[in-house]
Amino acid sequence: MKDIKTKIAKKLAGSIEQLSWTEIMDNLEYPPEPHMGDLALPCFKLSRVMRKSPMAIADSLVDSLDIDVVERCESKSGYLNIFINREYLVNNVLKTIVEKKEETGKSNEYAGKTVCLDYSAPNIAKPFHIGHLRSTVIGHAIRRLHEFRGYKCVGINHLGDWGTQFGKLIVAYKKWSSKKAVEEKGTEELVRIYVKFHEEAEKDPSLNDLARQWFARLENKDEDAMELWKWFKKISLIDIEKTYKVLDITFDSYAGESFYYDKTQPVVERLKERNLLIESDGAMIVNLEEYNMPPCLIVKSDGASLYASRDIAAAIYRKETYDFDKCIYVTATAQDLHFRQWFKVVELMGYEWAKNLIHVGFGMVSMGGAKLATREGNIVYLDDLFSEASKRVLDIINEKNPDMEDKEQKAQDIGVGAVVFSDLSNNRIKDIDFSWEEALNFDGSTGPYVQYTYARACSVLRKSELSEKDINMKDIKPEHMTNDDEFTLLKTLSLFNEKIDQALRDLEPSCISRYLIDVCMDFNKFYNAHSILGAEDNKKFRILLTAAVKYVLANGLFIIGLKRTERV
RNA sequence: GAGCCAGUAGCUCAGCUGGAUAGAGCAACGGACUUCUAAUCCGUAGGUCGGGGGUUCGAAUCCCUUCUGGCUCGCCA
Repeated sequence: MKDIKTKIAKKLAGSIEQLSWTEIMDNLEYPPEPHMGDLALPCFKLSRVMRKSPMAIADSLVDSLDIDVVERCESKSGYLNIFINREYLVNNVLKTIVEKKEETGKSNEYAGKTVCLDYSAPNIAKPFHIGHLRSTVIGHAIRRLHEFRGYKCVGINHLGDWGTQFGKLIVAYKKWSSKKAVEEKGTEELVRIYVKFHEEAEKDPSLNDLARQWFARLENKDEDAMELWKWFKKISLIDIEKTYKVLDITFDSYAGESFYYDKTQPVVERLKERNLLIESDGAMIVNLEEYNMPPCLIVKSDGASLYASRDIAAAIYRKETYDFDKCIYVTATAQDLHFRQWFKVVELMGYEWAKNLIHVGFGMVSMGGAKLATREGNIVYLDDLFSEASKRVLDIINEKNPDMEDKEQKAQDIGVGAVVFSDLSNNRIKDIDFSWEEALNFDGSTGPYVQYTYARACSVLRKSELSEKDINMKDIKPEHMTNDDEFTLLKTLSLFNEKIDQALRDLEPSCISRYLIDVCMDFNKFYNAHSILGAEDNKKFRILLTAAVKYVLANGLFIIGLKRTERV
């Protein structure tokens, strides 16, 4: 639809001297009702500059669009309503999708640009829970969106692999665990002894001192401590990788907190050089009063680095290593102030690229109105959620299609898809109150609905004796589009590129999720009302239309990280 | 106390760079499987867009104010 808008805007610019074609393009909108046309130009704003009534302007423009993309125009109470030429839609939109196939929706607009994306960042030695899922799937979808516009993407998993918890873990391991137990049970055993440590420390606070000592040894690169830390990390990563495999998510770098904790000295030096660092209660801070923010803490009173200084060090490292054009951080909105603070500090340090640091926030996940908290047991582990969802899907498969091949894998693809989709279907800023009932609902606007529709389209194409490859576009005639269901579907398909642009502009994956629902609704309506393989004169057209649906859904599913289910 | 974010149908939400009669899904009710996958489709019902002002030809959308909820505010990340 983008090129259609462009053509219309350029043509209209010839009749409207006061506005450039891009301004006209921005004013073009989609009318609420089909009888109002396919595109519309409201003429109210023009009224002032042209010193004519909106009605008169619309009237005067009615005959100006004598171009191939436009069928006809109507002037209706101040709007210029434009009806798209259906022949053009068939010969261009349909043709483009069918020809681009797997490339549908992709462009090289930003080829040569690099974006770093910091997302997921789980804590080592702790299991993934539903609160960690959002950063992971939102970040991944935003990465795909950039890839679809030609960006080189660097996915960075800033692991939480450093901190006093490792001192605790070492103490706990030495007291209550064994090499054998950890190797056999993995993260589960690490969690068990970590929880036990907290229980015991309640009774015996000296355990905390011991833990601090061990962490200090770790920071001093003590051999024993380092070896255990590396081992815990390795064990833990094995489980984390399993989750990423299920989600089909990969990273280009796992450089996390442990990588940066001792790289903050140059940051401190540079801040000192610029006289930005002041001492306050023994700590070193950057005053941000001038920018209406509380001070940013750079060095603790004991001389250790902090979150902010490590983030700054990491940003500088990434700029030097990847020379990014943008660096995106996907974390909860609760960290908003923190990011605004250290982005400002980077700017004050004189790095002009500070303006390319972007925080993408998302709402928090709660359950039953309460925060997720391991200690209170108010927690849902991702593994449990995935396996429960997969089990429910398997029940449905056994009921409807018991002979399906490879049904455990399919059930997992769809169960996990349901969870991921529901996380991506609302605007990311919204808080989520998790409920099992909602997460395991497979009706309506859900992942399974999209995957089912995709499988349905694939199934039709599979059963057709005419392959889409055997159909020549020259055999497709505009009169083959015989009803509004086909027309509406084709118009919706034509919006894919605009939706990707919009999702990328707003860094908002839900834009794609909702669009996929639109495509599915239009296709299912069409499918239910008209026979595709049983069609007479326009069978070829309907097969190509179905193929186009398949390509758009396939790439849409890919962007939001759902498996493409050819059969369900 | 200050700052940021949110408030739209019973529930979950879309629409927010101002545009035509505010849209979906879930739940409820009534229909459609001898027919390409009924995890689908069609229909019915459901609204003082938190309240109040203002700007405008036009406000769910922008501004002010107020209420409610969430998050954040120096040595966690």
